[in-house]
Amino acid sequence: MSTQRKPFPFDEFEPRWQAHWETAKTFATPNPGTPGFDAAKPKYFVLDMFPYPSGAGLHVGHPEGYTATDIIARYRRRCGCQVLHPMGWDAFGLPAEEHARKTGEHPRINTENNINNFRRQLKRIGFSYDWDREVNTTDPSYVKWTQWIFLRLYHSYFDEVTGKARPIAELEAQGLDRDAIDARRLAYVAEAPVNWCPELGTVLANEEVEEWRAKGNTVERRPLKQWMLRITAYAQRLIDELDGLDWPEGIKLLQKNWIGRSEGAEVDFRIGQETVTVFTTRPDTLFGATYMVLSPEHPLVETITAPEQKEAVDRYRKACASKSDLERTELAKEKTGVNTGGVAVNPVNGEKIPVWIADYVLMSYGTGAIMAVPAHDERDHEFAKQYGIPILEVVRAPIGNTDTCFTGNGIAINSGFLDGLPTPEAKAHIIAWLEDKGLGKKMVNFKLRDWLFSRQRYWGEPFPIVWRNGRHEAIPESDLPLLAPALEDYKPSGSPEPILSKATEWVDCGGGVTRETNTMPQWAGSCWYYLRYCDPANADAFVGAEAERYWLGANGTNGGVDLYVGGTEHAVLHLLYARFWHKVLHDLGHVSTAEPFQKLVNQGLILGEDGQKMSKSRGNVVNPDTVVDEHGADALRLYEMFMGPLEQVKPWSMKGVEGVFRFLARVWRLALETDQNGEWQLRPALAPTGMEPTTRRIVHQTIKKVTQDIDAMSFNTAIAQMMVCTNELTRLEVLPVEALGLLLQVLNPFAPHLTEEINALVGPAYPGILPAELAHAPWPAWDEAALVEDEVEIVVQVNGKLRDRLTVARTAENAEIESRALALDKVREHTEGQTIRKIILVPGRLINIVAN
RNA sequence: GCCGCCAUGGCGAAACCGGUAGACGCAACGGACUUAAAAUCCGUUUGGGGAAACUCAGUGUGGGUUCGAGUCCCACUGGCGGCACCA
Repeated sequence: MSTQRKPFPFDEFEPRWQAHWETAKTFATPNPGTPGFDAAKPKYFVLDMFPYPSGAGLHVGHPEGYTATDIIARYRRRCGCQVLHPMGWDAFGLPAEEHARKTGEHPRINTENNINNFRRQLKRIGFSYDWDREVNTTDPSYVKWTQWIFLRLYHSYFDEVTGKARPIAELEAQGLDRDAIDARRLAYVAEAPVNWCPELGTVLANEEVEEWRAKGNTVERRPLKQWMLRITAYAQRLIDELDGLDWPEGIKLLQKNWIGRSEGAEVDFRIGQETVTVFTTRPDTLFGATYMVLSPEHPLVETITAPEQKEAVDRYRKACASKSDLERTELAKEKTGVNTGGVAVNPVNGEKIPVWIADYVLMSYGTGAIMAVPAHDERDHEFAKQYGIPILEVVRAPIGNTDTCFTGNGIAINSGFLDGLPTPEAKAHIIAWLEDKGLGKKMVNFKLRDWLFSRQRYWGEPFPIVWRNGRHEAIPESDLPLLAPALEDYKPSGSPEPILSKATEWVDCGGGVTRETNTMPQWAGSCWYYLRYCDPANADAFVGAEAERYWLGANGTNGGVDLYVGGTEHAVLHLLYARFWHKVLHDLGHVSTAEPFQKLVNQGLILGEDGQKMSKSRGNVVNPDTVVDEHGADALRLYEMFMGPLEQVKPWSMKGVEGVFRFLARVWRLALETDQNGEWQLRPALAPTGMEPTTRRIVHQTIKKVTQDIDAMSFNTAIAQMMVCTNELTRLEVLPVEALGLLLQVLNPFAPHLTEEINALVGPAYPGILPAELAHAPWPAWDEAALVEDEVEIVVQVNGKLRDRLTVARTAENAEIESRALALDKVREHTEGQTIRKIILVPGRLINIVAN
């Protein structure tokens, strides 16, 4: 016997309903061609970003998005949709490997423990996932298809003419040699300066560097042979094909900025016998180029350097090479560089200009060389002032400009045949001129770099690749999945050499053939998991064609997942990578649409009670288990949604949980009360009678508001309306079972356990009124006629200020309202001695009398 | 520095397409029930003035459009997020 009686016995009925849903397979979703599938029903695929199962378990931030999608899933099912609502595990990753390294235990063991804990926690919250479709990126049957997709990339190239991926076999048929083919694969090997992190014993992708550096690790540049994915080939499509997607504009913009398209021209400069090509977005300023800068790594630096400058140049290049990226940017407060002594000829006017090297020019962007126009580029301006290089103005700024270095659009001056042209025309004109003379051409560049795809870790997918005579080749698909062998220990080797190279027997395939020892990054598994959910047990394909077409096919939209909910932290990388893979698979005919996610919604971060970001070190992490223990799963779900708009950042409040918990208790007490013995009994106030018009109105208003708010994902206001409705019903002396039933029906997606329990308790006592089980009950429709009120309150304003109110019949004529308003004491008072100029009447809302 | 988002009571927040600012919840205060407390129920709660009816002010700041602005426009300020020598 508990010391304090619970306001309602959630601890008893919540696990019972969860067990029922599991054994009855209430939320299992049939695929086309399997029993129970109904081709007549529309489909709805609602997806959560699957979690990395960390050792810490869930925190209350996880169930925010999950609750939102669960409400949608339960609602859509009841609206007659076939709903795909799955969950799985992004289970490769560093923490499990760190654990393995400390304990010597295979990372799979720790990973599985963590998954079991996550699954237990999620099931306690009553999410309606189809657990038969659970996927795990570390499962051999999943790894198999991740590797299979990698091989599709490996065996493909990007055809510039059609803008699509095509099989490598086509190049072979054209008679291209091996080197030419390898140079075009979507998955290729490159010697690249990589971000080597000694503490982790791995190389990081550019975009991961900051995260790990922030955690106190060091990152240095080292040249290494790496697998790369040619995502840059898709840069334009990754921008263009955002267009039809129902994503937040901010996220689209983030992606576009990340891809960083810029239009300009390439221009050839002669330096002695050599030609150096530069990229510029301002070819119209070509006459203002007073020097040229090459990146220190530029291959022509050696050739063009004058003998007397050689020593200084070499010293500078060496200094740059030893600097990390961080140093190069952080120490960039002051620009540095060295004159090579080389002289370039400006193709437009034959002027001789000095050639410098400076580390503010990056080898990895454009051509690694620029023409410097110090009058109209802030970086060049700063550099020129530093080294006393002439600054020549070639664009006249509009009147009123105060910038010392004007970078906007203006009128060309000091520019020969361009003089007098506005910037856009000058650009077009000079490009045409350059193209005509064969000295340059129009050019588009992207900031996006190819994706560094290999890691030197153990706990990731091994590449399905072997090396023979210094060349890579794919292993047969029949050998997939290729799994890493268990190791004696999981400590990194301390060199960029991958950990898997310690598995000498596994690496050696005999006959001089060795295995690739790099593994894939964690992104690999998360790039396609939404596809696997459609057909998780398929042993013959990563997804069956029919299942893919049904769940992801286009029907009036771009197709793909109907609703994808997750955090903004994945706004760029995960979403960009997944889109890239999806497009490749689409080009090759393996999926039916070009885009994977039709609608995207970002949930806002949940902060700790102190308004700070939740973290172990701050000690402000809230575990959903605690909330479920004390207030139940329904209260947790409801609070997650009641806090505020889904997209918004908002702090947790245990008091707030108590508030919604009290609301749920009120709903419970609509139907039940305790008798002398403290047992729950049906309330005598319940009656199988019809609803009075006022009751009917509030109930139908609630159905309407909740329905529309779920569609708009405005869950907080839906809950507020249900609270209003509950407060109204509480006041009734006789509570019609029908009214209670309708409230339970709309509350059901939010609080599924409580509503099912009350429904099951009340239903049998009043046969024929309530549905047998809410999960299977059709979503109720509201009766618009029940909403109309006979009388409406009209606000009366004088000169826009509220002066009085007027209750009029809904059908009242405008003239009648006007005369009644003008007759009001308050109105007379405020219009006394004035002339009425105008009367504005908004039907059913207000009347504004303008007088002076 | 550039780009994006946000700003409403003591707190989380509502407010359709420009039309009663503050719904709903938290906290606080008052009352009922109780020996008492908890729980529950009822009520008050933007600020100033007033005994009250009422009245003035009020959605980060300053301007504008409009009969009417939290909402639209311009210029600021503050906070959050992203990018950061990308030529």
